[in-house]
Amino acid sequence: MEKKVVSAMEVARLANVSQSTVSRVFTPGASVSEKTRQKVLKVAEELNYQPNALARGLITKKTNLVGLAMKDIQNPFYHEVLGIFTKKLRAKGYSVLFVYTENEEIQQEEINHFLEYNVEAIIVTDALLSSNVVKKLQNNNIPVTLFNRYDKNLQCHSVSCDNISAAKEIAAYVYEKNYKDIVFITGKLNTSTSRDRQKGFTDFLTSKGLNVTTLEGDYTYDKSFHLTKNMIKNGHTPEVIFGANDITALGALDALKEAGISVPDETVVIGFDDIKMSSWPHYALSTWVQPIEQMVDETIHLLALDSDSSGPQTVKLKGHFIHRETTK
Amino acid sequence: MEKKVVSAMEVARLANVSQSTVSRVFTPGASVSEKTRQKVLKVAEELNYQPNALARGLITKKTNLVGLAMKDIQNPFYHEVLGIFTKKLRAKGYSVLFVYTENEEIQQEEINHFLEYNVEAIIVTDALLSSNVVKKLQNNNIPVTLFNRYDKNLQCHSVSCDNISAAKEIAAYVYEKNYKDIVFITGKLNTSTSRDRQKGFTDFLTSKGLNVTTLEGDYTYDKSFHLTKNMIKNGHTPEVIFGANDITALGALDALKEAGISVPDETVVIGFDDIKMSSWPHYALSTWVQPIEQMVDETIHLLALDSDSSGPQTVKLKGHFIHRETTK
DNA sequence: CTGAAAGCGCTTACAG
DNA sequence: CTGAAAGCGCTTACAG
Repeated sequence: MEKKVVSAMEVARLANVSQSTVSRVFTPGASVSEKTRQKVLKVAEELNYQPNALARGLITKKTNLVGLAMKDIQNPFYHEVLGIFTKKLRAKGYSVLFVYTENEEIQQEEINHFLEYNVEAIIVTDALLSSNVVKKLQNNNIPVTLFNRYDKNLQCHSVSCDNISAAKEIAAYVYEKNYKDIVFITGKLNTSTSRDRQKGFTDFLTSKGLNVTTLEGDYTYDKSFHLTKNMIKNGHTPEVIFGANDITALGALDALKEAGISVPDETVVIGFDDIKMSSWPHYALSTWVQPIEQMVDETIHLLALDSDSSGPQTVKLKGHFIHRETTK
Repeated sequence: MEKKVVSAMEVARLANVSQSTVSRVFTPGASVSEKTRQKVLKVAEELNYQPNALARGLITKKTNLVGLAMKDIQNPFYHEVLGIFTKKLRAKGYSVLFVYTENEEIQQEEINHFLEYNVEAIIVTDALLSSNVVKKLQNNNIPVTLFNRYDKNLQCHSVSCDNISAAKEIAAYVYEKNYKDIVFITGKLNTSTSRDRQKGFTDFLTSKGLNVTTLEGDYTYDKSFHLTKNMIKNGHTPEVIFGANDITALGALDALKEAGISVPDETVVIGFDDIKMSSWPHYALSTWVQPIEQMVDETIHLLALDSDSSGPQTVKLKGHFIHRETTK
């Protein structure tokens, strides 16, 4: 059983036109008479003809392929992101070449597939990139956008929530409510998201003369759960726990509940992301809503814009606080 | 800024060999003297040369591309599946072209991208395929595997857990514990997974003279939550709730807890999938563990085997019951 | 072991 | 509006 792929040549033969004409019918904007077009389309339909994207990409240098690399398969936030990206990219005629990495830093060899297929752009949502890799991509003139993080040392675009000001706004709420015993649970320390949320939150509160106890988490539920459990066992039940992301806040929330502490009466809990689960009745987590759709739009926009090569751009979007049942 | 892609020709020039030789160096198994190989590799390295997968695919008809189509972005189970697939496929030299669909049934146009890029195989994890689409794929000789579902009317491979026997085993446990008031919450009715789990569970229990109350869910947390909540409100608190998947069971579990019903003392809750969240301390859900890794391995195996075209195969794997804290 | 040449399935000037 | 021809970057018989 050979793979029988119909080529434009065969369509041309049956439609009594040249192969060039068939090609034109499938090239938006090319000039073909309506009559010819219909004739070709009819034959193509019968033969189930489909232009070969590889051949097309080879000659046009436009592959309509975008590489998407993602790390944290655990955090539901990124699944939503993936879904939205593929949907919106497809709407623009792009297909996504997906890479999932377990490494903290995306490796050269993982990016190689992207290069081999001449992807037109690369989106990195949750992993780190070494500057070597970025440099290589730049040599190949492939625009890279970091999604939901940034790295000053890297020459690439970046789209994220304005984590500092968001965290400040959350801090302002905490301050206004007159809470004194405040805990922040970090995410992975090497992520800009965790650092910025910590900074925005702590700086504001410190400037008001308040002290923030920081616990080092790692963006997992388990870590946060145990951190909180231990804290309570050691006799410390804070008035506020702000988690660097929702998963973190959820871990804290469950630890609190397990210890019989009433939320939000004794302790208020706040997250960041607004993943689907946070709106589940059991959790009803108050959190910062990241404007995912907008972030995705911006990313795609940036990637297309690259032609005017105005240098790496950093876009920060706002989002908003949503109060559910873990705050008052 | 032009995209400067180094071609084998340039490498050949600098290495003083023919372009064919450069090609051979990058073709596993081709005969090149070690000396030549080194020389070429050195130049290639300097120039950052990378064979163009499009050109290669065009001529060899081997694209090393696999299409993966997925629907339910909500169920964490499929994210794990996605992660494992990309990892294992990559290990075999394949890249994955990802499509996320919101349609109940995958549409022709969504599959078209797969065809245009000549993917070597297609994996469908959570969506339906019309027989038209499958037929078209068969015409193009592209093997399709349904992951975690099957469809008798479709001529394609399928890999899933043996849902019937798994559900039977769960039923046997329920029977053995002497529970009488038993509820099953379905998933989407048009999925084989939900139907089979229902069948295995109900048939066994019925054969023992027991009655199973069936509630129609849709594989979402919300639906299951409200279904359970209403049931309780209407005065019915069963001894057992078996959800067609974990998300379903989790929704029921939270509704139970919210109503102050003690789990597992008053009601036992069982799920199916063993998603990460089910092991979270708050839930500690007893559930059926799907052997994901094995299922993925089988799928990849099937896809490669297709050459011997022994017709569509249906593989069913076992998995096992894990008792956590929602059963006794 | 190596090179010259044909060809994969397209697009796109170039003529007409 | 349409066709003949060149060429994208590879692989692979075919000779030597």
